[in-house]
Formats: sequence, C-alpha cells, structure tokens
Amino acid sequence: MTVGTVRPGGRTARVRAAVLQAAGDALVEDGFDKLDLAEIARRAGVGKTTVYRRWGTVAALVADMLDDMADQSTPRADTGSLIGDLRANAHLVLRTLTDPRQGALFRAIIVAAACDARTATALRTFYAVRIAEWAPCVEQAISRGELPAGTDATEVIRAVSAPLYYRLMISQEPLDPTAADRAAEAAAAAARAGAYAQTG
Amino acid sequence: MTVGTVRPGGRTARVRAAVLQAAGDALVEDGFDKLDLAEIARRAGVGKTTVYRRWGTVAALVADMLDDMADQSTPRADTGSLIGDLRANAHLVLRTLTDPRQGALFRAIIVAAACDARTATALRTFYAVRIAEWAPCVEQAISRGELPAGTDATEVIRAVSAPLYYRLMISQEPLDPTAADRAAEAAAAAARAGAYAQTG
DNA sequence: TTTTTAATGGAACCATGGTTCCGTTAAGAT
DNA sequence: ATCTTAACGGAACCATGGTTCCATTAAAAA
Repeated sequence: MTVGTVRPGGRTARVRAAVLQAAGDALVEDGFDKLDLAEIARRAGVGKTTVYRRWGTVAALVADMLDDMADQSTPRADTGSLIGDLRANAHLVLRTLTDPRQGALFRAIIVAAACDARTATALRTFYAVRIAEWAPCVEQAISRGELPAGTDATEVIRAVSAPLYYRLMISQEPLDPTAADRAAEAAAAAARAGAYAQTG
Repeated sequence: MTVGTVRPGGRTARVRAAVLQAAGDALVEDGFDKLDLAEIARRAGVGKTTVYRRWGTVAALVADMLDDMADQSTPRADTGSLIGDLRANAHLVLRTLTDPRQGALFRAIIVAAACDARTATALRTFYAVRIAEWAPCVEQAISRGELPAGTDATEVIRAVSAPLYYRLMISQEPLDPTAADRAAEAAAAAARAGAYAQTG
C-alpha cells in the first residue's frame, strides 16, 4: 500500500497540501524540466526524504496535483444558444491558460503527461470530467434544433479547446479574446455543417 | 563563435549527421526526459565531450534536429477544391504524427520547446515554413469564390492541424483517418462561415 | 607536401540529484 | 492517559550526468 494512505489525518494531509502548493510554485517559476524534488521539499518546509518516499518522481507528483485539481470543476454555462455557451467555454479555457500560474501549470502538466504514462492517464481523466460537464450544452443545442441529430457532443467541446491548446503548445501565438471567439465560432459553424456527426 | 562552424567539411559534418541520427533514435526509444547526451554519443560512435561541446544541452540538440528537418518540406496539394486540399493536408499531418518515429519525434520536440526558448523559436520557424507552403490552397479557394474575401489563410491551415495535435498531446485519442477527415471538414465549414475573417 | 590549428575523444574529475539509515514525532487505537 | 506504529526528517552516502584536461586527428591553408 502506498505511503500516506493509512493515516491520512492531520500531519499527512498537511504535508501533502504543502508539497503540492510548493510543487505548483516551483513548476511555475522553473518549469517541468528543471524541477528538483529536494527544492520542493525545502519550499514546503518538509524533509526531502518524505517527498521521495511518497511521490518518488516529478511526474508522479504532477499526477497527484492533477488529482487534487480534478476536485474543482467549473460548472457549464447555459446562455440559451450554442454559440453563447461555446463562447463561455472558450473564454473559460482562455482565462485558465493565460493565468500566469494556471497557464504555466498546464504546460508543465502536458509535458509531464508526454513523459509519463501515469500522468497521461490522470490528464485524460481530468479532461474527461470537464468535457462531460460541458457536453450538455451541445445536447441542448441538438434538441433546440440548432445542430443535426447525431452530433458528437464531446467532439464539439474538444473542438473549442483544440485551437487554444494548439496556440499554447505548438504555434505559441497569443491567446487573446479574438482567438477564443474564433474557436467558439469555428466549432459552432463546423457542428452546424455536420462535421461532428457520430461515426458508426 | 560556435564550435563546428569554421571547418564544416568532412569530419564535422559526419559527426553532426551521426549525432542527429542517434539523437532521433534515442528520442523515439526513450523519450525526451530520459535523454542522456552520453548515451547519444555512444550510439553515434562519437566522444561524449564532442556532444557536450557542440550542443551542450538536450534542448539545443533537439533545436538543431529541427533546423535539419526544416530543409525538407512537403509540397502542398492542388486538388481543385478547398476540401480536397485540406483533406490532403490533414492526412499528411496524420501520417506524420502516426509514424512511429516521426510521431515520437514531434512529441519530444514539442516537449523540448515547452522547456527551452531556443527550441521554441526553432519550432515556430519550422511550422511557419510549412503553413506558408499550404496557405495558397486557401487563397485559391478565396479567388474561386469558395470562401469569403478577407479569410485568414494561415489560420485556416492551422485550424486543420489543431485538432490532430490536440489528440496527440492532450486528449490522447486515436489519430485515425476519421479524425483527419473531420479536421479538414470542420476547418472548411468554419472558413466558409467566415469564422477566420481577418481582424483589423 | 608541409604546416597550422579547429575539432575530436579518452580519462580523470566533480557536482548534484536521489537513496538509505535510523532516531523522532504524532495519528489513531485501546 | 497510554501504547503502537505509520509517517516524518536530518545526515551520511551513492550513482550518474556533466565538465575539464590534454593528447590525437584531420581539415584547410600555404
């Protein structure tokens, strides 16, 4: 059994919180590759032995941060129109990725996921929750007659995020409100045209 | 002046080629984070001092690989229709990202770019060349009357790639021909609807 | 061909993550 | 309140990237 699960009260929880907080700070300041567990322990005011024992690797620590973040999920919008809802989603993603702390965190997490299978799984789960939260916007649009029946709701939501993450990780173009609006409008237009019809 | 630029003939070029080849192999097998310059030197049959002297860091080596790859660019398609051209582009990206060697290479490069500013610049340049190569497809579609005047051509091309890279790095869903077709159709539909109208 | 010196590469060296050991602290059971 | 032991943390230790030194090799100039 993993260390820290038999006596989760008091000290153990305090240590975990302090370490995750410190890890976030270090990730934002130094980036994923320069991360050093001893430095995180120092920031957290915790013995480095503890950090190595409980997490062992940077990737595992990042995965745990993700599990921690997965608890808070932002509720979906309900503006009455597909484009309104998708815009709200795009701007939520925009705010997250442009926030100095959260943006750096997500970059680091995506990098960690590319390096470590456990983190990759944690990341998939994280987004699955968020996409499931927003998919009803698309379902409603279908029942309103805005979109063709059989439209893949999760695919539409992902289509909103994709250009924004592409900017973050690949093209490194600025993430601004224009980009968010474009992402929402493009996804809506494509969905209306039937580009996300369910396959099979 | 950087080492290896005064006597670029014969041996120096041979060493560079061997090291870049070995770095690619190692990247594909072990991934970016586990990369070790000494191991690369061993594979390349080259002294590790040489590798450290000429490149110094893994990120710099990856940036050099990108410069090397930038020389070869695949010519754009000209099928006579926007959707045909965009499909061709989407399938080209698909082939690249699903190729065992190239796919792993791109992941590693994207990761390296997130960790190092020099690599990030090299990556931007790399894609700028490729996108400029394909942008005329969109220009032609505009002059054919398929798309509204003032459509941002590069944005349309990027819109084709975005969902595919999103799958590669974020959602980790399968990259299959359906995904490529969807990416092309979605970008075309959004462009027709005017979602990529030039701003300003 | 000879000369010059940029570039290479083996070996010894060093620094810095990461591990092990073991005594201490405090959570949870009695 | 007392006891048991999970979890913590300091210090010494170790392994493995990364650097330095210097002799050797081979481009390019003369």
